[in-house]
Amino acid sequence: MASSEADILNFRQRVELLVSHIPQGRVMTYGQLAALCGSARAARIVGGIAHFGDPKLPWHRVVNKQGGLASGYPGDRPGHRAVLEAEGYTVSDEYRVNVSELLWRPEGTELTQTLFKV
DNA sequence: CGAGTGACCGCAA
DNA sequence: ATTGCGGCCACTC
Repeated sequence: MASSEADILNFRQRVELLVSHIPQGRVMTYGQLAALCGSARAARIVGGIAHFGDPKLPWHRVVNKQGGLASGYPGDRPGHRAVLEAEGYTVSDEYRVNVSELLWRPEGTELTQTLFKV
């Protein structure tokens, strides 16, 4: 089988896969997700997928590199912050979380194997 | 099939 | 330190 498109997971599939595997208490940045999905500059795409992706996925655990919450989250940032606090996240008054502390890196996990398995 | 858009990121004054 | 702009690539209509 040549490198068929069916063999590789779509960008959206990878993003949703990673997001669905983000452990509680951790967060990931759009840029990192994009980079892990093959396009480091497709951070915006991740946001677009988040809007049209599966609402059951923990998109609230996905924040921008500033650690700030998304601006178009359903229910506005207050609702987003409430969800994060409900899971034990420390959200600043500026609606920002300590990315350096909570940033989750799938490196060394089976999940990365799946992404590279193609 | 084509064009527009965006839950972003990085860089330049 | 802040502000503004462009770029970039996948998704939707």
